[in-house]
Amino acid sequence: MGRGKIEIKRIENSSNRQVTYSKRKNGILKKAKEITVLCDAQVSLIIFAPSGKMHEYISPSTTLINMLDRYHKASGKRLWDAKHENLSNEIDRIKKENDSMQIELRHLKGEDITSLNCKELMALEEALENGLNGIREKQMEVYRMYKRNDKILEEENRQLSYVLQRLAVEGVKEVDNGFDESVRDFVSQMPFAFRVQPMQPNLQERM
Amino acid sequence: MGRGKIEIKRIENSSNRQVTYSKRKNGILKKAKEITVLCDAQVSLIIFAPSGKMHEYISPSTTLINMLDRYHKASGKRLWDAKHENLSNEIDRIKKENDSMQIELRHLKGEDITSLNCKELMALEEALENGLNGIREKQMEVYRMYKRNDKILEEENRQLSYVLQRLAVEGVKEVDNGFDESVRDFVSQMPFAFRVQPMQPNLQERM
DNA sequence: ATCTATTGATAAGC
DNA sequence: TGCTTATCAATAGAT
Repeated sequence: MGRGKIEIKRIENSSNRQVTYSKRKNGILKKAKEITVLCDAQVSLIIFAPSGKMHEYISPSTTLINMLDRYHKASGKRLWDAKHENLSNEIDRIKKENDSMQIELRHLKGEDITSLNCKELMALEEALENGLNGIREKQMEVYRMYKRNDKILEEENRQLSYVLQRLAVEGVKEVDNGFDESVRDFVSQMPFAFRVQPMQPNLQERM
Repeated sequence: MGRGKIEIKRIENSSNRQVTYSKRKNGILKKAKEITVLCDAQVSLIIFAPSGKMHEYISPSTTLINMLDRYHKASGKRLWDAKHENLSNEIDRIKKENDSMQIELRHLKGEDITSLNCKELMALEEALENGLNGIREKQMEVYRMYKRNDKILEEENRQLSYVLQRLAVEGVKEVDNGFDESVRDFVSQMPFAFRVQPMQPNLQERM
């Protein structure tokens, strides 16, 4: 396609070769862009001139890495070293694990169970009941702990109130025994309810 | 370059697109070979059709690996490392997903719940109850289906038995009406229980 | 780079 | 897919 036909063999004249390279390089890049757009294709094109200068075209819908990845899968050629292969394998493995867990989770939440048979449903039910039992036991434990704690705190409060109440009544005369004024101030500012309770020192025995 | 000029935009007609892809793909591959020979260039060309089918050309004087090596020297882009990093990141991401699902699964099974607070426990309990409800509903559905089926089958059986029993009693005289001997044979071999039931034709109304 | 005669690529049709 | 052909596009060689 030019003023004369040319044979497809190395162009010996160096400057002609350069010129032809430049023209054809542009042509091929243009073709790559065109097929990308016209046909939804994905192209990766890398050209090195003998001079070492590089030109490239990668379809905008992808990346070179992506292309090479797909190349790897499509051709089976090992572009990546063993390490990469290992990583890929691990990804596959984990993804599978992931998928099966996802399914299990959905089943436990009562989703996607249409396909399950009777036996599987019963196994699921049992697993859920076990889980529920575990949870409720734990909740009971927490509840009992709070209750126990409550009792202890309540009792401590009563004892403190009792002591402070006595201090409020008698302590004024015993300031020298080591209680300073701040104690009296504190007692005098205590909520009324605390002060008027008829304290019974061994109350906890009845709870 | 053809019977008519075309715009460089996606060819909407799918089969035209396919044909054009095939032709232009050949064209590009040819150009790549030509520039390789004419100008001593080195070309790596990878094309993916939308169908996923791959075509490639690598100048015979080099390899894809070599090209990619030169590519990251020339472009400064670190393909290997980027690839490696991408894989590692993906592994990390998936592993995290994995871990959290694992934890969720264990929680649903009532394991490792010591660290949960009250609110979390209640949420878990609710999730489990929902799951259990879903499962039980499904089981009830299966159960009802079996039951319904049972009734129908049972009723059919009774009606069959009734008809056959009548045949056994009266049919012998009516062989000419179209019932052949095999019917009588069948009736005479029927389990005793079937034959002696006091049939009530409209039994299903009571079930 | 630019120009253009010429070859090459390919769109449309089968 | 493969072939044909009218047309458009690329480009060899010259400037």
